[in-house]
Amino acid sequence: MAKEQTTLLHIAKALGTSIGTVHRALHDNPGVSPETKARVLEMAKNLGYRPNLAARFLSSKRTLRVSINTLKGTTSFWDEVRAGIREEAASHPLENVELEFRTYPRIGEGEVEAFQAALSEKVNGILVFPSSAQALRPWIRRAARARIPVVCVATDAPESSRQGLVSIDTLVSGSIAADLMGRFLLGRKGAIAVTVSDMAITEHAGKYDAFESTMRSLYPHLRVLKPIEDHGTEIEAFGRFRKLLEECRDLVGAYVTTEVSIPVLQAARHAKALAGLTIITTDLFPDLVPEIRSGAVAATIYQRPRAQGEMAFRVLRKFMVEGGNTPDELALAPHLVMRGNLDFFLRRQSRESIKESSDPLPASTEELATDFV
Amino acid sequence: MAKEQTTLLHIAKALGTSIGTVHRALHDNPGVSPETKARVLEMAKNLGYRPNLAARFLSSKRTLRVSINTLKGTTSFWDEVRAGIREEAASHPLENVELEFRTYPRIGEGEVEAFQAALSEKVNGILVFPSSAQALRPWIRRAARARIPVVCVATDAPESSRQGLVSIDTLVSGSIAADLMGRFLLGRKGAIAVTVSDMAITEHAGKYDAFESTMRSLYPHLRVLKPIEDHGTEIEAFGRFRKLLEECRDLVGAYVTTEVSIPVLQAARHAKALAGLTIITTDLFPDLVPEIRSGAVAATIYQRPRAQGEMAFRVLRKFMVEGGNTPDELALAPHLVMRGNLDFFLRRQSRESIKESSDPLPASTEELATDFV
DNA sequence: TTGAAAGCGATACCAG
DNA sequence: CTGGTATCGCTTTCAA
Repeated sequence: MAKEQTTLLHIAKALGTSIGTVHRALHDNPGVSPETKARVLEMAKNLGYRPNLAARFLSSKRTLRVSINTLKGTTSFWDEVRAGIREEAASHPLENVELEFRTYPRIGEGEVEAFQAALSEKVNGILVFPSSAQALRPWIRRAARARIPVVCVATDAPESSRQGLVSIDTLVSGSIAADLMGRFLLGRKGAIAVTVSDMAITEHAGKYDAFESTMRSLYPHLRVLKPIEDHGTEIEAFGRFRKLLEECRDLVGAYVTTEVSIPVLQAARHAKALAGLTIITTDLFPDLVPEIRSGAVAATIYQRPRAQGEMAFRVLRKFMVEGGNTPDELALAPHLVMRGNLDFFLRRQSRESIKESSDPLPASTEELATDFV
Repeated sequence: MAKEQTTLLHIAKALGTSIGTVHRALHDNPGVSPETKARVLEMAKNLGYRPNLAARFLSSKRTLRVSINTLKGTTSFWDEVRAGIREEAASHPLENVELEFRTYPRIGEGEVEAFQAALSEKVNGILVFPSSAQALRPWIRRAARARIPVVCVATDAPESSRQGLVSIDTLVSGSIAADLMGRFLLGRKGAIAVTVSDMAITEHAGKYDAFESTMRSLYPHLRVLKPIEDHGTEIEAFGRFRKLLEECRDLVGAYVTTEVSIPVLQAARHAKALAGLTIITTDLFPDLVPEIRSGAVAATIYQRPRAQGEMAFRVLRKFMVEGGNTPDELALAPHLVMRGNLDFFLRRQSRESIKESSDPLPASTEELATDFV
């Protein structure tokens, strides 16, 4: 019943060689003739060899070092992501994991340096928020060549040969925002504004497209305006939205796809247009809480940073431990936060930060933090 | 830097005894004098002994047998839960896990027998949907006395000394339903119906209360009617809702807290009242899909059966592997499914069932299935 | 380039 | 009741 596990010894005996050779062959360590190596690999496949991880961890002195390259947490988003990573890393008491946090202050600033640093430190894996995928691409490729798995969090780095991606499904975000907007505005006509950071960013373009197309097919009496690009700055967000409010007299709603929603609210308030607007935002941070509670923001799409961190580390661990080379992409569904369930999410966030501070790190998890720029 | 792990040998040497004795003492196996046992436990605590799980799994022949006692999957809900359990069980390639599925056809029918069977088979852990907690309580207590961890899924068994609980936060479900309902019905007045299975079930009462109180505080112009109890039968659901439609002329919405939503829709359709109603349902199953797509159902609250299964197994594993005795309760946030994001969830469900069927079970996971009644 | 052997830390079985 | 020891499958080092 219980299928016998194939071990190194089995392979060795079947081949009339030694367990040491088999081991070297399977790990393409130096010192194996190409032919024996081929024979070993062949036989291993035939016998369906699966390494016994318990034995591996037990005998191996090796510790897995992973670099976590993210934005410095101005908002709580990246703090939550990192918390999720820590938690997941600590949850497997088996392997020795060493976490190295490298942060950069702004989009496109210092991230290449941080990535280079991780590479030159020869870490075993990298979790990265590729804020400007373009610049990072050659370096991710280099990591791939060095067989260092790279997993992107929150945003993809397309065509970069990164091994994994964990993000919120942009299609879902955009579509649910549209469907909610349509329902909330039942019976009304008018224009809807959408703000993004930059349409060059895949995620934002994806959300806009999903929003626009869902709106068009389900609620054709509402028209979606061209996207407002704020390039991640509050000034631009404020200015452009204010201008829009002046120009467009029949604006009835706004969907903010990024976390830069406060300036939009301010502009609307300033123009005394807030009451007539249905606003759907993204993410959840302290300044947004009173806006949700007061009803100024009808709903916010919570991108579950903690879950993203957890899943990203899981995916990376799989690559580091089991090897494998087929890329793994994971799209999470966002949560919807409204007045009704706001407290649940706030409670959860605070509970988890309490847990974290009172829980000493397990002995096997070492940490290191570096800021870039 | 790297803290030296304390091993059995350390403890043994410090006490001038042998590793065998230490081992027996720590596992309160027979054959240790009370005093040496006390000394060992003391020393283990002082040295901060943490068992090395890799070594344990490697040397131990033991396989963890867990019984999964759930409703037979008439709907897809329990199939998804079981799939999540399987997946999570297989994801740790380290330990040998044996899954025993015991199912019962209806609420309160055969579940005690199934639980007894699990107990008499001396499984190492039990995952259970306590459909009638009352009847199960003494048996769960008995399991606790035998040190067999029991984790409840989807519904709690209060006061039963169960070790863990994984469920959807009922407060969130009820509140978000209320907030959505209020927004969807913006500006309208009238009555809202809520159907539950039975107010004696904690979960359902919780959802009703959360719905009612959120509605009262945020949208006081809408009045929530007394709950309709369908006792899980379609006939009752249909009959009672139909009656309500006749009696209550200003009904504008309905919130179905259980998966028995189709009869409600039928009744409304039959009375030609569907168009005037905003309906929010629970769960996601094939018959509901066209209703969501057509807009008859404005939104459904998806209780993430797969995630519940995964988390439940995780919690149970923790108890089985690490011991521990402080109960662990986990409340998940539900997902909101509307026309806009429906396809995402359907795709995900089907993708996962495909993955499952094409992926042969790993050698270490044996299965067994028994129906009760 | 290969073989042999010493651990890793716990479990499980001996013999005393 | 207690001490000793073979064993699990792999990594790693040392000899050949």
